[in-house]
Amino acid sequence: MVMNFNQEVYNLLRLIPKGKVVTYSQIALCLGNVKLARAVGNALHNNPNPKLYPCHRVVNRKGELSKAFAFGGSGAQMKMLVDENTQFDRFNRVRLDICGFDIEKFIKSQN
DNA sequence: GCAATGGCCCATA
DNA sequence: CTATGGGCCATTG
Repeated sequence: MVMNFNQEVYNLLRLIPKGKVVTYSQIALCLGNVKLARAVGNALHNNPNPKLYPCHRVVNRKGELSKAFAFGGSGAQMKMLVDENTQFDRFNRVRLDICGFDIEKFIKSQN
């Protein structure tokens, strides 16, 4: 069965450990190149199952949360991350140096 | 097939 | 720091 792009994105989301986050560009790189970042955002927008796929663990390259988080407003994403002990800096940006998950490296180590 | 959409990224000013 | 313009890509209507 050939998986479409969105499904590839969702599969990657399940690899992100609780308390960690990845960026759109990281996912994009895993699927080909950084230019896919926008398509990744679109995939998350169409996330059919937020319970199974932790779309809240995806932030932009600066660690900022999405403005129009689709499920419960922007506050919801922040709450979920806080509940997972995700670390933030004083500007409400995720501490990528602490909570960033090198998913590309992880995948390689799994091979 | 075309046009619009999007939770992006990058360089530049 | 903000603002803008350009680019790229998959999905959707």
